Amino acid sequence: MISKTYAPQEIEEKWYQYWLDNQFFKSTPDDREPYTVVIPPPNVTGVLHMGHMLNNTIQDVLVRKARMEGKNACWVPGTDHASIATEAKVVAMLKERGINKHDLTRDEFLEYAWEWTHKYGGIILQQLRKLGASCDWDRTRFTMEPDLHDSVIDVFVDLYNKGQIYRGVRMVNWDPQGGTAVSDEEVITKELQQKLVYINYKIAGAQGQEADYITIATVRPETIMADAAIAVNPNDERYKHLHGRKAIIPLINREIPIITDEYVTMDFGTGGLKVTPAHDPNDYALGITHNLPVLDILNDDGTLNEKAQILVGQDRFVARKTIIKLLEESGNLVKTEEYKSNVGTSERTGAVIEPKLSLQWFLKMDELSKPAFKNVMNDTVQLHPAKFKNMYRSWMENPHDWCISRQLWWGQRIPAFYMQDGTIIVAKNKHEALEKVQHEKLLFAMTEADLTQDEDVLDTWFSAWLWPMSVFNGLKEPDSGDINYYYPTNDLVTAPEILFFWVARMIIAGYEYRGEAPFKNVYLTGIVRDKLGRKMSKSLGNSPDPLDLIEKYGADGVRTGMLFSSAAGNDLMFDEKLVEQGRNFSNKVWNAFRLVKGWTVDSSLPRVTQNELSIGWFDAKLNQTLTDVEDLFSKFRISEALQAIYKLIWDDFCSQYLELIKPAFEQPIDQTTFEATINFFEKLMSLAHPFMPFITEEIWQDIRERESSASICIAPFPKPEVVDQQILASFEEFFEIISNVRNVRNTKQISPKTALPLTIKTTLPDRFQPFESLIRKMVNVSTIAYVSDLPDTESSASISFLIKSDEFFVNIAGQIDTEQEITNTRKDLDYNDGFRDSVLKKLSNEKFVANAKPDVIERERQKLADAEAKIQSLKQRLTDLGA
RNA sequence: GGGAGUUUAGCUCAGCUGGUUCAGAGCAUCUGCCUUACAAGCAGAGGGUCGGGGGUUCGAACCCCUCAACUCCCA
Repeated sequence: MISKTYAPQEIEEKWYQYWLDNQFFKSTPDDREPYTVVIPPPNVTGVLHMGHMLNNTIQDVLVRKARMEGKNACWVPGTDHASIATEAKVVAMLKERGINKHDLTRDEFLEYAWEWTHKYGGIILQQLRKLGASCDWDRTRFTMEPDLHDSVIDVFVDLYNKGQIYRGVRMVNWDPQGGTAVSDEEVITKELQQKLVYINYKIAGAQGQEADYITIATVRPETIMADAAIAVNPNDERYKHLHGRKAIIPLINREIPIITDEYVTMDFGTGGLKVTPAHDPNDYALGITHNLPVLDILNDDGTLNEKAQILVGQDRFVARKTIIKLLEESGNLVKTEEYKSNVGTSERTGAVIEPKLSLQWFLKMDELSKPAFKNVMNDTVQLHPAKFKNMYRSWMENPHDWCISRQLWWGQRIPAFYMQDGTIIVAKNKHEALEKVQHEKLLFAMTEADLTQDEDVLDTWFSAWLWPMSVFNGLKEPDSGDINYYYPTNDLVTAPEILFFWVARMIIAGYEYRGEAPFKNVYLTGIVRDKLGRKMSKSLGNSPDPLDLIEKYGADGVRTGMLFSSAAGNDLMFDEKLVEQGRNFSNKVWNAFRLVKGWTVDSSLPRVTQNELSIGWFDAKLNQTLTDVEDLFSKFRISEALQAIYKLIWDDFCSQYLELIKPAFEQPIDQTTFEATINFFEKLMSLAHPFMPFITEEIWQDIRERESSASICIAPFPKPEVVDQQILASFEEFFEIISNVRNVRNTKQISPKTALPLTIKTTLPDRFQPFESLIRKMVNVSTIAYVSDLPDTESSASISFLIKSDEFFVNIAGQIDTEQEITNTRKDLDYNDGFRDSVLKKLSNEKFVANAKPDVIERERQKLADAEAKIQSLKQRLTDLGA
């Protein structure tokens, strides 16, 4: 006995293990066409969230389809070492054990980091299996494993030797909590309520009558000790008398010049701007223009250093409060105002970003990025949806140099070695650095002990940008079989948020090292949000646990549910209702299977003509959908492809086809119909398999005898054949009859058990005769009669409906409300009159006839003819009803 | 301040180059059904002057202008 509802839990684990045991996901180069996808490596710190679910479901759909199409499908999984996030986790873990990071040596710390990685790093990949992901797990890579690590180092050395990497002072986004620089992309701007503080600076050497002070407004009073000047707009009348004078910083009494610059906004604050080059990017730029000194008063952890002279050791935010008090006491504080402004915070630690001057490593982007820019704009690499090309352009037209150093330990340590005099030697390792020194500088007395390696590691993206090459060892062995076979990969599925700092950079690296983009298509998914449109996040607690969802609704249900409403590039408003719909779909498929499975075949039964008609129709419908699905896939409209399949299975196959051919209760079915139905079912399962891998495998295995180690995973994906348009049109008309008769029954509240007589007024009874038994089966009619003219009495005892120019009468004698019928018919007539008139107006418009395409005009003529026939029938109907 | 995107049924979204039966789907709602595959279901129904205004066109949800609201990116 097959269960009445589909129970995914029992089935999913069994088939996933079966797939693994039979190595269906394993790929090695052969003479087939490759289809390659590299996973966007999730952070080792990550656990599966809804975004991963969506992203990986789409990848799996693409990969499974390609595999069924006979391509050598290879989906490479792996994880990313995520230096900042992981280091933060490890530091936290150490803290719990009572260990302070700074008490450890670098090597000791790294041991803990590896311990953490080995313990938690693989979790997310295990979770992907529950989703059904058909990755080649033997190829699992990690950005810190030796081969990938070495590739990163090699690339650094190579780019340095090519003159693309330099070391320079830059204003960077400093995360005082993480103790590292973060990229612009990792800074989240937040609007914060702040205090705008008005401070009086005494004018040096002020004479009797003139104002003794200049007032400036700032949100960062704690940085006044780092001021290098006060700037005013040269056109500002209020301050013209101060040009060339000097002001005195309160509390520390240091003199600074008053300078003029058009940059200063006259109507913001007081029009006076304190210039602090070390602690603000705009001020830094001003400082360069005006040749101002740079005075950095902050330590890396955000506390004030001795250069501040006062408040040394205090945290910047504590100092901000303290200094307001001090200024008040000294009489320099004018007032404070509430003020909202945007403040950058670190994506990883949440700390307020401190603009900071520091010595960092940079990669020049102008030359390197050119091919990547051009080849996206000319569609060599296609973005789906294409609207993201705009965003890509705005970023790539003027790329900033990439700050690639991070002040962390977890990651690839920068292979730069300093001699005692500060000379930089870049080499793969200390040994090679020493050789280089000895050979190039002829300093043969040098030893490794005389070289110190740079303390910093490389930005995680500096390893991620090599991912499509490094997973195939494409940088270490550029001529190996793997990289030559799999590269360039086909499709990349990722989020638009990382279009710039990952996707663009992979394309850059691809052109630099392989002369070719790393993929042909980039499918950009949306962000998964909750019902209220908020991004799902752990802190909000608004994200369901994907594994719970899988447990509750089945992996197939979750997969289809997520895809129902997720057009490419659009955010997905997640609602558990979607997943429920997916679960219901699984159940529908399951029950169709139960029905078919329950039939007994009687091979002695003759072929049934009416069934052959239905088979012909469904065959046409199937082929039409296959054509549509191919087209949708080619445009990466994955969600629409799923919807087309959903409708084909639910509406066309279950609601129509199965009802049409279903034998009466406990009656056997003939061989021909059974065979055709099993064939259809098999094709439908193959068609749905990329979306719902588990249930389709279960049914596919059971619907026919299978050889051991056969699988739907490697069964052929159905290909569209010629569509019989004629039969589709006839059935459309047939379904319209069915639906109209049912509607009559419904509106008149007539029991389905009451058989109703149907009369068809038509000049072509032949069109309907073949469908008679099908009509009877679908709507319980007692008789079907054809007339060329219907007696008034019978007409007035019937409800009628029109399909094209044929009129159908359902006799429900005794239950007819003549008045109501007349009102309805009049309404119908009025509408058709109006419709005819509008069509007539169009056709009598010379410009329309002259400009519109012939087929458009032909359609209008047809509409006119249909409307006129309808009007004729409706008028007759009114007469019959005695109106 | 600069740029981009969005605005279509109660909700979430389709609607690809302007032209089929006068705008589609799913969910939700309403009506009637436990009809022996499925109530996680079946059969039906209602619901939108396509954000507002203007324009181009024989014809606009779709093209142009303008206004508004929301979202995102950059400064």
